[in-house]
Amino acid sequence: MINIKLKDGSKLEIQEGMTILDVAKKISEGLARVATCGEVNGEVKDLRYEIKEDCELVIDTFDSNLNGKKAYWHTTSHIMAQAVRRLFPDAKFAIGPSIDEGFYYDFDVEKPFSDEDKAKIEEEMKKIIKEDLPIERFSLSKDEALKLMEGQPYKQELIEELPEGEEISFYKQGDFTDLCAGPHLMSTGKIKAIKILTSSGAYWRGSEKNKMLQRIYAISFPKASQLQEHLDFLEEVKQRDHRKIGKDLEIFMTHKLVGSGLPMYLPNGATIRRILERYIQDKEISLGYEHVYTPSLANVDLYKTSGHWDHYKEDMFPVMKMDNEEMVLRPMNCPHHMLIYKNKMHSYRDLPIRIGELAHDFRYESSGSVCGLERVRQMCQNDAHLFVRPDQIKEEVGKVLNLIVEVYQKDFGFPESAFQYRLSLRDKNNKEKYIDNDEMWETAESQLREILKELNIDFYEAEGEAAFYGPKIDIQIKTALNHDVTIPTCQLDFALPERFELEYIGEDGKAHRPVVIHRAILGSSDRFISFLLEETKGMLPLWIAPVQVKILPITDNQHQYSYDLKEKFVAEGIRVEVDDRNEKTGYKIREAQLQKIPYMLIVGEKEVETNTLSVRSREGGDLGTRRIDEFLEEIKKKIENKK
RNA sequence: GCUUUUAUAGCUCAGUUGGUAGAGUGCCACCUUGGUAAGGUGGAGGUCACGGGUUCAAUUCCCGUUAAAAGCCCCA
Repeated sequence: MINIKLKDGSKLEIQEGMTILDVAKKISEGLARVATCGEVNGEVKDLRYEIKEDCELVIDTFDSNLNGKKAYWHTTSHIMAQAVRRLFPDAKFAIGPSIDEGFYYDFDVEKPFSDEDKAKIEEEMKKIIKEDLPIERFSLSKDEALKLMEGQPYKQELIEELPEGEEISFYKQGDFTDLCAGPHLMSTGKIKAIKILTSSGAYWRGSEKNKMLQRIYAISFPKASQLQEHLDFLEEVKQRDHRKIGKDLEIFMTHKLVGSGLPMYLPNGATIRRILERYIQDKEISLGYEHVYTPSLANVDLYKTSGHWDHYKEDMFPVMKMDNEEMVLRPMNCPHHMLIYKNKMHSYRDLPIRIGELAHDFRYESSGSVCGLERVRQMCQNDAHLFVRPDQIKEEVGKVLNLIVEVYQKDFGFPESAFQYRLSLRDKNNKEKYIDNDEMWETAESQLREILKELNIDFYEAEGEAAFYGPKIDIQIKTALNHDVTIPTCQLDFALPERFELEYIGEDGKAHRPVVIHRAILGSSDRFISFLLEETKGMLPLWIAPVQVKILPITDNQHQYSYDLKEKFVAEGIRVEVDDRNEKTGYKIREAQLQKIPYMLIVGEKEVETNTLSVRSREGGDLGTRRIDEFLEEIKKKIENKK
């Protein structure tokens, strides 16, 4: 049963079995306001859920803020805080919100939590659950609240920042009271299966200038089986980590002698990269792009001219001083492409001009954020700069978005759920991070928004995610490690054309300033491959698989037949290997299967006699006997169709 | 960069309360010539990441460096 007390004091009782959506329909006004305003400003005064053990926990059909999971996890976070209070009486409490999967709580304690500490906390939490303490809500004035939180500097800091005159809510369970906006369950006994997952340091209020607190991540469920399912899921996700797949399938390696964030592509990985890079360049050529090569090393003045130096020099590799020159490894390619544009005079008729390059860039990513192929210190960007007239912005951005859809959805067939479109805006409260030109920002941001809407693309907006020179449309994915990263991006830039004084001659015979669109479709080859590995779990699509076909002779009587076959396939451009080792067929199949090779061709006496093949696929097992030509045509067609 | 943790054979990992190490797998050889996910026997692989310190003695304890993992910060 769900109890909802409205501001006027009346109570609304909801029948068991109703979803939160039903509830929302019933009193949609009130609930909707709670969803956006929290409990204080909305009409709904106090929203608390009671979740029956056998009740469906997921109620995210309506709004994540009204999610039953969140109330459940948030309640568990208070239980964790209470357990920490009991075991570590000197601990100072920061915040303990629910997150997408579970919750965390930040504590200021003498020493980081050890594994034993965490086990003890978990035990204590179970005790608190058993005590089934009722959870009470009450409100105080600011002064009273500050007094109650005596000795809790973080809580007091939070209270100080609340608007004057507002009543401040607390939740109390037994001997523990916490500043909290709710909502919560009715009592601690409603929580069933709990698990502390990890702990680590986290800065107070997310700023490295502040003290580092100790954060404990945990999760809870109404049923032990749900907890087990979740733990199994986490384990499964680990198996999908591109670093593991990359090692297992011999795609890339790293070596400490080379350095952190500097992966080396093994032959399999190099094949994947070559195919991807040729693919995207061919695609670009068909769309009117022109490719260039520019150096990875440049005079530091180039970046002073572009403005990158002021904004990002800490993230660049340090300057190399030569006789009279100061050189840097480039962190991006925009300045080079600006100069290429400037190399000659352009007519308005020439635009758009699309300059592309598979370019190596170097960024001094902090050691803690380097990660496999996902975050590296040298990467290969699938970069391009489109020089357009202001009246061409919409069409060109539209074309870029269409290209993204064609690549990701049509050719690769990634599910739409794999990525999200993000309109990345500047942070209006932190303007010094961005080029100073309010009008430009307003125009550019609304133009991008319009294009997204016109193309009917679902997107969300994120302030503070823009580039310093302009807003972007980023395509965000969630990695196996739950990192939120950008792969394709499309950025509007009114600033660099100004900086480099780019011009074209308009119909009126006068000089005009073009607009630049920065875009990357694969993002970087490196990050794209990490995504591809995780998304496919290593089952690379046939057209990309480093080895597409493996021929497995049963005995050495079939070796010559196998070599002849190989030649035939190679002549057709198929990547093929013969496993002529002295091993049994089952063994060879197992190995090819673990390498996730799309097709295994088993050839024994029977096949040699009839001039055929016995085909096995990594997904479907034995596909039966085929004629050679027939099979060749079949896979050639599949490669052509991609996906 | 910060907090914590970790580093033993090509890979996955045991182990040593301080006396220089082991399994599985892979690799090599031999036997086995086999039909859709692991045939048998034997062998070769390790200054226990690197540099210091403590100690009669360090792979083990301490400090530092490098690299990796989780989270935080950052991400043009």
